[in-house]
Amino acid sequence: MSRKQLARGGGDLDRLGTDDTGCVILHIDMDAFFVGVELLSRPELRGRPVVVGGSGGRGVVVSASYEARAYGVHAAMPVGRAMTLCPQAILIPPSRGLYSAYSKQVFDIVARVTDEYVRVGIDEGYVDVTSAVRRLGSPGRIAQGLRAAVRAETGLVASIGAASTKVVAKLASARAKPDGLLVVPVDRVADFLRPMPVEALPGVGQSTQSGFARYGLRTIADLADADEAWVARTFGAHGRTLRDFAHGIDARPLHSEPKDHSVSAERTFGDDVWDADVLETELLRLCDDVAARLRKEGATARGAGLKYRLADFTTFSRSVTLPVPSDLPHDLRAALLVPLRRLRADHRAGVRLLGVRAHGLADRAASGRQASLFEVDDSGESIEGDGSTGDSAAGASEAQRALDEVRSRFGGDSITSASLLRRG
DNA sequence: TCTGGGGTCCTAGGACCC
DNA sequence: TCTGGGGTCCTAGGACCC
Repeated sequence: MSRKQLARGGGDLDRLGTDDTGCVILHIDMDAFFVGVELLSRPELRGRPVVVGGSGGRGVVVSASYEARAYGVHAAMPVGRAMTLCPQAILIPPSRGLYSAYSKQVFDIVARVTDEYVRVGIDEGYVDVTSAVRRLGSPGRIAQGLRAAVRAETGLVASIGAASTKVVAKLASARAKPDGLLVVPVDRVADFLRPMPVEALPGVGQSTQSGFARYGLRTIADLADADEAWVARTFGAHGRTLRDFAHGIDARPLHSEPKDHSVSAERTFGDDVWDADVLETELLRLCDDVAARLRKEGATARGAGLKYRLADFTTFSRSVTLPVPSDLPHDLRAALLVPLRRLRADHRAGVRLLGVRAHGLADRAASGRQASLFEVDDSGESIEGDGSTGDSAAGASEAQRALDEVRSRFGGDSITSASLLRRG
């Protein structure tokens, strides 16, 4: 393959990327993924500024075509602002479900190369090609093959970065975009990284960037050259990791097990909500959503969390440990109703967003099916069958045992979940 | 036309236990 | 009686990522 193909990006970067020995980590990243998928069914929009985003008054840009980006439009920008910057942009509402189907297709192609890969979100991932090199050729060649297969089989465009670590591969794919491949050989890492602004590093957002700027750290070179102990003292563990990144050092394994997996759902209201009934109805809807996904995962949650955002964007979070691990909406709702009412009483303001999270997830089979206290309490509320548990005697006796335990701990035999939570 | 939705990780303080 | 130290759990919030 030619030098040019290996090292798109222009300028002196063309001198990078011929020796791909050791560049076994590929970062594959789809170009304007959501837009790319939409254009498959609307080819007439190709070459025009296209924005995928929420069309409601409070929508944001999810993905923007490169033509739209030329006007300053980028992801996470309010749609209103995007349309001001680029009035001729075509706005497409996101097609739920469609993108994951294409994502699966892309990663099925990756899986033909090796099973040593990890997805990061819907449109990117890392691949360790160590074991594939003998069979398929050098990392650069493999990357080229992947890009060609993705284009031929899905009609979508992927850019790829290849390097010896994840962080450098990721920065390489970013530099290769659009529609490019960039290999950064080990002995060119410093040349590649040092001129970039610090905020190019993954993990440097607005806050870290201004923290660095206070000390004159503006480029990756500045951070790389800063005293290691001073960086650790001043910016903590995160700072230390970022300084390593600045040297191209990345200790993260390809796969990393999440510490505490969680499931959440949230909703931003079209108009700020003042009505308690509306909030409590929405709370139940969100709990239904989260609980349904818990059951689908076969998990129960030990804790539940509430997210509460006011009109001025002030955001509160509250979390509670459930009396008994559960996957049922009414358990989540009962637990979260208490902090919801308290927050509403404490802050007399319109509510912009309400969110529900389940955390402390455990495998239901391992933890035992913990049925809802509501199924046996006297509060007059009934719970709809969720149809997913299918057990009977075992679950019922489990529930009874849990309830007995709770009653023995808190006293009383007509205890309800709500009062239990107030006491607990 | 101000700021989505689904996540992960880290820090820090207090409770509680030994 | 004025007071240690370590470990762990829980909670709130911040920062960041796609």
